[in-house]
Amino acid sequence: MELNKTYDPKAAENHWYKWWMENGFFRSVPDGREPYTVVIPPPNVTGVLHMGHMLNNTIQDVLVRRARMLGKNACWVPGTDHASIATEAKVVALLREKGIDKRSLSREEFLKYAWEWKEKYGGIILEQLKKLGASCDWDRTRFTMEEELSESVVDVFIDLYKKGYIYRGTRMVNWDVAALTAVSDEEVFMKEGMSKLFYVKYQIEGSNEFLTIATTRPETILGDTAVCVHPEDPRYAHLKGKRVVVPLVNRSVPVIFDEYVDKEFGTGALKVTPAHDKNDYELGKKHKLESIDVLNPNGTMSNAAQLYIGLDRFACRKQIVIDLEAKGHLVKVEEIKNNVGYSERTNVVIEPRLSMQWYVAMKEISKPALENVVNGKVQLIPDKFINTYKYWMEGVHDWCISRQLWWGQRIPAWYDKDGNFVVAKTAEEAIKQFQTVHRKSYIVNDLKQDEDVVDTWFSSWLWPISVFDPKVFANGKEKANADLKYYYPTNDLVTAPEILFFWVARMIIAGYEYMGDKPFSNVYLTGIVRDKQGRKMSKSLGNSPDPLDLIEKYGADGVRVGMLLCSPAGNDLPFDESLCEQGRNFSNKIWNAFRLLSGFTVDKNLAQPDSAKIAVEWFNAKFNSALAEINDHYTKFRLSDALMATYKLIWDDFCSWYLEMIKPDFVDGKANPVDQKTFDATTLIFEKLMKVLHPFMPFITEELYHHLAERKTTDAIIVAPWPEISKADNSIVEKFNIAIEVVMNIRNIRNQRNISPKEKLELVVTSAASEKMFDGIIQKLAGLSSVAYSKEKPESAIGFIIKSNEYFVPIHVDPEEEKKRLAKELEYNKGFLASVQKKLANEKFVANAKPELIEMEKKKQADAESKIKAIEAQLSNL
RNA sequence: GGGAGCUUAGCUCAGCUGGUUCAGAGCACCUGCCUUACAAGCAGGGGGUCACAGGUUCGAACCCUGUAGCUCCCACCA
Repeated sequence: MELNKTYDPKAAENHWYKWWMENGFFRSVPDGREPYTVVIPPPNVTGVLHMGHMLNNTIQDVLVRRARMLGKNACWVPGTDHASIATEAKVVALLREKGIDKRSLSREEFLKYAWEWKEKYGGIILEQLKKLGASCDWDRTRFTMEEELSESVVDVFIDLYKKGYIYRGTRMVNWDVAALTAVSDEEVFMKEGMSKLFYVKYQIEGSNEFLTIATTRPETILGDTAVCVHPEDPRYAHLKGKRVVVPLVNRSVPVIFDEYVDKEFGTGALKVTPAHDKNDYELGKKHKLESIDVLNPNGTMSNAAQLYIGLDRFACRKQIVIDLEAKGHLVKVEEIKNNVGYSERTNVVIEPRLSMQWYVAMKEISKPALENVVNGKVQLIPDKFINTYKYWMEGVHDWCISRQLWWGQRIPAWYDKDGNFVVAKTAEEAIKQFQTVHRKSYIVNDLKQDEDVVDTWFSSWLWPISVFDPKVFANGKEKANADLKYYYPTNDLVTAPEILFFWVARMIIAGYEYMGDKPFSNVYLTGIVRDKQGRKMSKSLGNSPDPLDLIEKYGADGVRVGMLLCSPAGNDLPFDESLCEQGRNFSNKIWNAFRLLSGFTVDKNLAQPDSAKIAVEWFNAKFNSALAEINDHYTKFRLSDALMATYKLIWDDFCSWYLEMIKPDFVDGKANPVDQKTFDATTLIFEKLMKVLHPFMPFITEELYHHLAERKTTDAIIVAPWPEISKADNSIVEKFNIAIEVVMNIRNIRNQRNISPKEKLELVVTSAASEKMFDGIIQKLAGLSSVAYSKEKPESAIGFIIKSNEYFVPIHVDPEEEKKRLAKELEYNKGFLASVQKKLANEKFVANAKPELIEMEKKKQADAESKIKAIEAQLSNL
């Protein structure tokens, strides 16, 4: 078999992914085994894979693959989210490109276009996940707007309405003037920026006096219905009972007094526009003010404004300032720093707007979700997020769930001609309800369904339940199907901290409400992928590499390793392509280790040399301790540490040490054969290493697993059992360290003396070494021609003493240098000894410390003493 | 404005119950090697006042207080 020097990942990726699928390794059905379940955070159906998905799904795949190898029934449910606002915006934009205006279409026509778009592009992101190696059970793929899931949304709406959690109310909402819909508080992001603060004077009615207010939004002056000052502000005490005239529209409005006003800000006088500001709205309610809505839903000035009708709010702002100035109302303009809310979806400035919306009352329903995170039943990883979570849940506000869109689940509320409404699944059902309540007959045409759809998160909060059994919300949890019973609660959820409240908290709420149980046990919160300069990767900055390009360049395995190398849970990930390079290099290293192994010729008659026997023993012990460490990292979700431990086990311990030890010598340009025992042991080790590596690098490990032996189709590394920690004698590792130290010392001498690795040296050992068994290995690794034993140190040799053994290499090294080195070492050891002695002499320490600790300290003391003696002896020899 | 967290090597981060297995890892860097698995490699090396100042302790990267800087979350004074 001819193998290239460099590993080419492409062939393996294409072949094995298909092979895994064909053989059903990703599929999962309930059985007697322990389930391990993960539901994917459904990506936006119209989205394309970005680095965030990449990180997220790599982590999930690592967890799922390891669980599968641990013998669990691993089930990873994929799917997509209909993402109402984002998708609708995309479809609207697309239609506009075609010259079609959304407003010219009926709801049905629009939805037809939207579904077309979904069918055409909706699958892309899932196809991209396959390139990454994601081992999802694709037969279970779900979409939040598919029929069954939409029905479950409606069921839940009706149920919550019946329970009194859902209500309809007029509130100040965040209005997106581009999408023409309300958005939730969580969908508004605040941007700090410089704004102009305009000082405008209002004439006091019946006087020539003026009252100056300050505002950043002068266009809302047209909707002013009061001016408010602080009751204890001496400057305005005389205005009690007075009225002022709103400029331009010349409306007379009262001066009101409220402690809400900050005397220090601006002039201490606040204009009140109840229709366009949350706080003003509250003021308006309190003081029973009129509310004048001067804006149309699309952000242009409304008829109620009287002036500038139809003009965009920002254009109006410019114009009104000019006009105010012309009329002498503008006092001055200041630049101030303030925060302005923007829509996360459409990036336009959010307009507070009074409107009738549907809400979920959150206070009661969210109680178990708070409690069970605080008590640790649902664990957040890292747990630093608990505080934020707690804070948010304690102050949770009602959730505005209606959206003025078409793409989504339509609200199951029905109105009659008088504006009465009922909540019902179908029109027929609605009619029945109306007839019972109003005691008259209705026909379908009398009723109109609510035009709005529900917030996307109102469907995705059901995700961990609905992907298994969408009917359970109607049937009740007692009648849950087999899948749901088996897979719920799921185990781990991997997602970004940004959607902790949007989604995670709400899933926990829904979980307790409908299943009486948590939706998942652990929430692994990933960091944000940033570029080298620490900027968030985003499309608009253009600083995000295309993950598929990276896979093309470094292989899926390489990119996976690159992503995981630097991403402890919850930490931002400063992404750098060179990390993928490191991942690719690692693939290549493994590939070449395999090439070495595959090139061995085996001689069955050959006895196993002692050095190889020891090497195998040593590596197995090393493997055991490394595996224990790796397992521990996994249970604590420290994936980058688990990867690093695996990486070092393979690269350092296996390749750099073990393989060098057992590698056959060359004689006359031909490699010596290896004995069967060593070959078999090495093959077995290689196989174990591939297993431990598989969750991180699925493709190359599967590829090599099949190179190592002929396998049946059922024998795949993806389902191979995770290695066990065997009981082995670990004392060899410690003894071996002596040999390693000797080798390093000799290498050092070579380096210092500029002796080529090719030049063979002689080693003379001057004591009856109990670790004689390492001689063969030392000889090999340090490039020695022989190891001899002698009672006397040869004249020409400088030596080093390690533990009880003395090894001398007959090389001349400057004795002065050596003296210095030894002196330093001596000093260090003496310092160490002193500190140990001091500790043991300390009464408090002896009194308080555990007996084991004192034993340990005593052992340290003895070790240090003998080491000092040895160094002193060596020094006197020089 | 309120809250949480962070500050350890050039970079990204580990560091558990306070104790010379604690000052670490990976990458980057420097030196020498195209040696027969691998230059996508091998061997070796340098590099830190653990943010700063106090305190507690026999002993502090670790505990306490203060200061500075950074990050995130919540609120939104127009």
